[in-house]
Amino acid sequence: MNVMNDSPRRKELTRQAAQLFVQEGFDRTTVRMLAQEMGIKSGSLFHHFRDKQEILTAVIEEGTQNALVIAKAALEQCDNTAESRLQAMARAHLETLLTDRNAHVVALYEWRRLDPEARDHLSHLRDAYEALWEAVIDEALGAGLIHGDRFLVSRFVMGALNWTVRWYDPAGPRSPDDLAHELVAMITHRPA
Amino acid sequence: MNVMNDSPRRKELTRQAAQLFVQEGFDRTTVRMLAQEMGIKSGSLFHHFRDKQEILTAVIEEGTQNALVIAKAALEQCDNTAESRLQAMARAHLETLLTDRNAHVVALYEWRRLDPEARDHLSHLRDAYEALWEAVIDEALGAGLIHGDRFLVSRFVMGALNWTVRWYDPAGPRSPDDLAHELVAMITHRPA
DNA sequence: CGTTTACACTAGCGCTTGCTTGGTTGACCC
DNA sequence: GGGTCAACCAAGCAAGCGCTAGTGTAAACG
Repeated sequence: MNVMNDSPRRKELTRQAAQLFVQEGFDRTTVRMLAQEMGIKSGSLFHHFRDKQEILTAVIEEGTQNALVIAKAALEQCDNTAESRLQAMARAHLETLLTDRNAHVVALYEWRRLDPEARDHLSHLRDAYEALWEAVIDEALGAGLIHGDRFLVSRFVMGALNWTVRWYDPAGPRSPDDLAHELVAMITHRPA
Repeated sequence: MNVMNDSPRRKELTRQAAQLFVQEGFDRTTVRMLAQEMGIKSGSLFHHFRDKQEILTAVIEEGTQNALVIAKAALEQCDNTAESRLQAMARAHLETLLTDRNAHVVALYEWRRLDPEARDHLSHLRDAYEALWEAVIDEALGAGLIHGDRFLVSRFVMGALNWTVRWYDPAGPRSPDDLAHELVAMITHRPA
């Protein structure tokens, strides 16, 4: 009936779906709601996506891929010191949350709604992103910038950062750069 | 039709509901699934709870209230130094996650499914719990144990701790006490 | 020109959902 | 031993769900 390409039309529909998934949650978002948001009828939706699950997969894939690209770019541009790289990763993470918020909230909250195949496929992407973090944290440990268990420290840092979607207000006085500074200062124990 | 008491029967049913909510998510858990898990028929369920929403409220209320009690007890029992109190709170938080895991996972993941009235009621409970944390972090800041912005530090710490439900394996080699030590060491920059 | 392709539509099927209704059971009470 | 009451059940309703089938249409292609 349809194709699974990545046309610009499909990208736009995916973006709109992400918005609804954040507002309502995946399960409560009906195909009729999605269709209305997209300005088409519910039946037409299945020309672009095989089923509702595939929309969720598309949203999360898009968001994770962007995060990976942005993080890699940030690492390439920054100074080659452990502290700069740590800071660059933290800032990139927060900026991603700012510009691509919907997709990331969906990835965090609705991961469990993915069917096993999609989860398997996407977990490779996520692992690649987390591998970047672990490398940077390894450098920071090696440079004596931070101390402790490699596994635990990276989990704690990821937790602190991911939790920001719950409370961070982009319209507030704090910039992603501020937050990144403060976080790095906290774990390296140097003045912000 | 029924009452909204807190009978032991209702407590037990609430505990079983929490289990299912964790496995399937709130929206995907049907009243028929809940009833089967409880060993009754779906209609009988509405003798104990007004509607499905009220079950969710009961689960989250129970879990948050327990966390509050445990945290208060931990603070009363520990030494009166800033570091001990910080450690005690972290350990209490993780132990709660261990013993009462289901209810807390539900509180973290399904908070948005609450209707506005229930959310309003429960947010007071949660605020009371977070106030404990902020007080302890204030002490640590005052004692020079940690540095930085009061608001940001407490959010970062809460994030790191709450994120543990995603990866922490109670059957693994690390105890809640280990994790609490490691976290406090990370932010106070002292050897674990 | 006729054919194909992309995208949208209308209509509705088969099923599940949360919840209601009206009635039964058995333990306890004066 | 009649009355009370919490606890449960069988049956089913109205609404909503994901998804399909078949069709229309306008642009692109050979």
